[in-house]
Amino acid sequence: MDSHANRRVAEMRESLSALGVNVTRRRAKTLEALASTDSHPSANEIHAEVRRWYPSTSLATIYNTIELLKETGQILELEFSGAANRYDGRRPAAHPHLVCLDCEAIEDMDGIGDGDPPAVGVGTDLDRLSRATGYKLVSQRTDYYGVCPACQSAGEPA
Amino acid sequence: MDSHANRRVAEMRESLSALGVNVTRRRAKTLEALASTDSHPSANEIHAEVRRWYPSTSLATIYNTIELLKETGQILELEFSGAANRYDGRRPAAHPHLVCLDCEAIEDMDGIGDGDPPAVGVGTDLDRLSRATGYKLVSQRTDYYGVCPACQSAGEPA
DNA sequence: GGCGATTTTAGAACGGTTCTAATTCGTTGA
DNA sequence: TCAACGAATTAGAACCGTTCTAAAATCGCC
Repeated sequence: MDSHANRRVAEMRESLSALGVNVTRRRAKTLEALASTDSHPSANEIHAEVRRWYPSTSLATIYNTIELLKETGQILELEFSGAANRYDGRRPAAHPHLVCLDCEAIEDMDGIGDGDPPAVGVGTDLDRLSRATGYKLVSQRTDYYGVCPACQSAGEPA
Repeated sequence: MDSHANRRVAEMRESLSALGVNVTRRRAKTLEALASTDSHPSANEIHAEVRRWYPSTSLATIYNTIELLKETGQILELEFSGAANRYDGRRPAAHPHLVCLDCEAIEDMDGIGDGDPPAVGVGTDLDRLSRATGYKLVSQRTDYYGVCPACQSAGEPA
């Protein structure tokens, strides 16, 4: 685990404790799985990872922990209707994502594109837009859909 | 139907014909239902509307027509995992939406907020970001989540 | 009107998520 | 060490929106 992952695990642990729940071993592994990858895993993928250590772990436990993390704003959930939801535990604040329509890879897009494209998620932006729209805005989502470089290469004629 | 709705129905009709499929009466009613509301209806809501005219219409027919419209880029689909997908047939190009977390209302956000917030969807932006990211980007999504003015009033203490 | 192709229907199947009831685990205090 | 209580976990059922399937109805064309 890199240092950012360690920091995130600590933050998530604290937030769970603040909720008054125990950070059990399964939950701890779930936090680690979330903090130590940039792949934006699905609940199933997290489940598979936690099972490597605690093979009897059920999928319900993963969803349970995810729910607790959502309550404390410690995880970002990217919803899809035709495919499993994906989770970002490394950067819980809203930020733009690149989604590959072929292989379903998801990566962070921040920083790319000279800062001009929507990089919202900062409180002040939501505040300003809340005033402008009359909504009490609490979160935001920006995705870009396309074909990732790897799939473009793979799709080329031989 | 306002004039924009009429124009959209004509455009959708043409795109279906270009696909080589027939614009049956059920399909025509589906297009009308999509073109004549800003409420971003779900498949179920469109189904209910079409049923007012053709009561035997099945939900599969609605999904079938939606699929055809998606193929031609004549409809915008907003995916949700915990709730039904919502559709925008009036403005098929990507544009930001406001989503009420209480009543699930969805409205267009364009124009609000002095043009600064992400109002992508224009080809050139996707082109520029494609170059910057290496992805071949084809579409985009921006949502803002919060509580709409009506729900804020309803939620206030009496 | 009849014929082949397209569309539609009803309901089953599917997949991800949530729920439920029973079991296990952890902690605390005798 | 053990009993007892609450919290966490499990396995599987339930749920719900969407997709699929096979049969029936409809459409356009001659």
